[in-house]
This record gives sequence, C-alpha cells and structure tokens, in this order.
Amino acid sequence: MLRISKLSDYAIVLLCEIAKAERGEGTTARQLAATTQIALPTVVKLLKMLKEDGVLLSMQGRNGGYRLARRPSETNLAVIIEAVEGPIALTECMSEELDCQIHSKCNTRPHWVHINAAFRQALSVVTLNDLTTGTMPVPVTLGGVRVAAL
Amino acid sequence: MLRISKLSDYAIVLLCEIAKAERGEGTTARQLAATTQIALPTVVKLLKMLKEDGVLLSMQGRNGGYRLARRPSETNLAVIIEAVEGPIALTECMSEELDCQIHSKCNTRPHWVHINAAFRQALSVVTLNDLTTGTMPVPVTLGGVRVAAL
DNA sequence: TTAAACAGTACTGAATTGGTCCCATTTTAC
DNA sequence: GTAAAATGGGACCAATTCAGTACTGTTTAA
Ligand code: FES
Ligand code: FES
Repeated sequence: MLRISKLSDYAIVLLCEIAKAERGEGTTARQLAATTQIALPTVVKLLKMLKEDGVLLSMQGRNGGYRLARRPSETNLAVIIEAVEGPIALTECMSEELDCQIHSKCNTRPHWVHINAAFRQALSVVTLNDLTTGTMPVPVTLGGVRVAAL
Repeated sequence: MLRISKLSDYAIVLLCEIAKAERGEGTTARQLAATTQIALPTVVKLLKMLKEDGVLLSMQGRNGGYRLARRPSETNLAVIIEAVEGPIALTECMSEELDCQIHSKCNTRPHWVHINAAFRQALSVVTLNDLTTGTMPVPVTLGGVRVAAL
C-alpha cells in the first residue's frame, strides 16, 4: 500500500495543535489527548519520540508540558516523519549496508537515491505553518515539466 | 520505516531480467527463478500480478512464458509498484473516502495530494530502459531549486 | 508533602506482509 | 492421444511489523 504510518499521521495532527496553542504557552499531553481525541498513552508515546528527535522541547514538573523546538515555519513533514518512523529509506539497501546479491550489477541504486531525495524534498517543503494557515503547495517540476497535481 | 515492499523490489528485478532477455524471446517463471535466485513460487506470484495489471503479457502452454506488454522505455517504476502494492496513496484518506474526524478542518489534504503526485512522478520517470542501460536520472526541481542529490 | 506533569521501558494483540501449496487449464512435442 | 511444460487462480500459514497499553520512576511547583 505504501503509506505513512498512522502514528506519523497522529504526530502531524498533534504538532498542528501544539503550533496553534503556541500563541499562549506550552501544552500538556493530557490536553492534547482531549482536543485531538487520540488516546492518551499514544499521545504520550508520540510526544516522547518527537522530543527525542528535537522537534519538541519538554518541561517537566507541575506546570510542565511541550513546546515546539523551532518555529512552525521551520518544522517540516520530513523531520516529523523521520522522528516517528526513522530515516526515509524507500529500499532496504538505502539504509543498511546490505549485501544486495540479487541485483547483479546494481544499475538501480543511483535511481533509488534520486527518488528518495525527491520524495524527502517533497515532504520537507511542507511546514507546520503551511498546515495550520492553509498555504498552497510549492510548484514542483520534474525534467522541466510541472508536476503539482490539482 | 517507509519503504517499498520486498515484493516490489523483486518485481523490478524480474522485469529487468525479462527486458534483457527480450532480445530473444519470452521468458518462463522457472528460468527467471533460476537466474534471479528468487524462490519459484514467489516469482510465479509476482508475474501473475504484473500480468493482471497489464505490465506483462503471458502465453500459456508448452512453449509459453512472459513478455513485456510495452517497451522497456514505456514501463516505469510507478506502474510496477502499483501493480504489486496497489495505488500509491501515502495517507489513508487519499485512497478511501474515509471520514477523517481527527483533522478538524482539513488543511492537510491538499498538501498530501501534492506530495503524493510529486512522489509518483519521481517514480514514473524511471523506466526499465533506464535501469538496464544505466541512464542517469532526470533533474528534479522543487520551487525552482534543483533537488536531485548525488 | 503532594499532585501533576514528563521519562523510560517492557509487553501484548492486531494487522500486514512474505512465502508456500494445491489443483485446474492451456498448449505443444512426441 | 497422451504426457509434459507452462500459466491461472485460489487458499493458506508463518513471520514480521505496527499500534496500543501498562507500569514504574523522576522532576517541579503549589
Ligand atoms: S539495491 Fe542495493 S545495490 Fe542494488
Ligand atoms: S486527512 Fe482526510 S480530510 Fe484530513
């Protein structure tokens, strides 16, 4: 099927919510669970991951909570998805130094490197700011031909 | 992890092999299993899928086998992957008409449509011909900035 | 001192994926 | 005419990955 995981999807929703609340102050896991309808344990798990990867900052203790580590305009989808799912590597041989005996003399690898980069770039141009304010997508061209559908 | 499935990877390998053998004539599942080292039942399964989606033509009977339905230069990665994994839909709501209650007022959808299109395009510019002859990737630009890494 | 928050880790059940098996049908060689 | 070699079409099982839960500890401020 080739889709991003549910957890990544949730993470994006959570971060949008945090970005909105940012006008005031930090947000707690409990509040986020309430407003997004995502189960609290799941919210907690995701916020931990995002913190770990430097997307969020956390404050412990009584009046603690989470805040964005960077501005909404500097927090993009590629970073978010990588925080939840790990590095974007469309094929096995892109992430690990595997043997790859099947591809006899690998003509395919350079193409995958390229596809991988294009995909990551497409993700990275979309920021939290775009998602919360409704900015339109950046035009994309491939081989000189405009791509962006719709 | 966000990667294409092993089966898609195998399918690409198989098709490269068929494309190479095409100089002569069609190829059988048994031959492909032998040359690619992929287990015969798996090869059979994949060839069926590719046939079903119109990527391959099949001939039954004693001297039967498989051939490409179109020229190598007209058979691209997007089509191959879609034959094996189904339509490219990075988020759930892109394929099914689901309710999507979580995203309050969906600002995200247009961006996903865009990312999806960019990704599919990146896949579709790579053809079997490129993979077997070692053509270099087409340049990609995003918002005017050249992307293609390496 | 206590309550509310994050930190870390381990575990379980569900869903998807990868891989196998079986039998039917078609075609050709002998 | 018959047997062999190929595809056609299911159903099926095993292994991995993913999603979700639970528990226990640490920090901070009222
Ligand atoms: S896929 Fe890794 S070398 Fe070909
Ligand atoms: S993701 Fe489907 S409408 Fe937002």
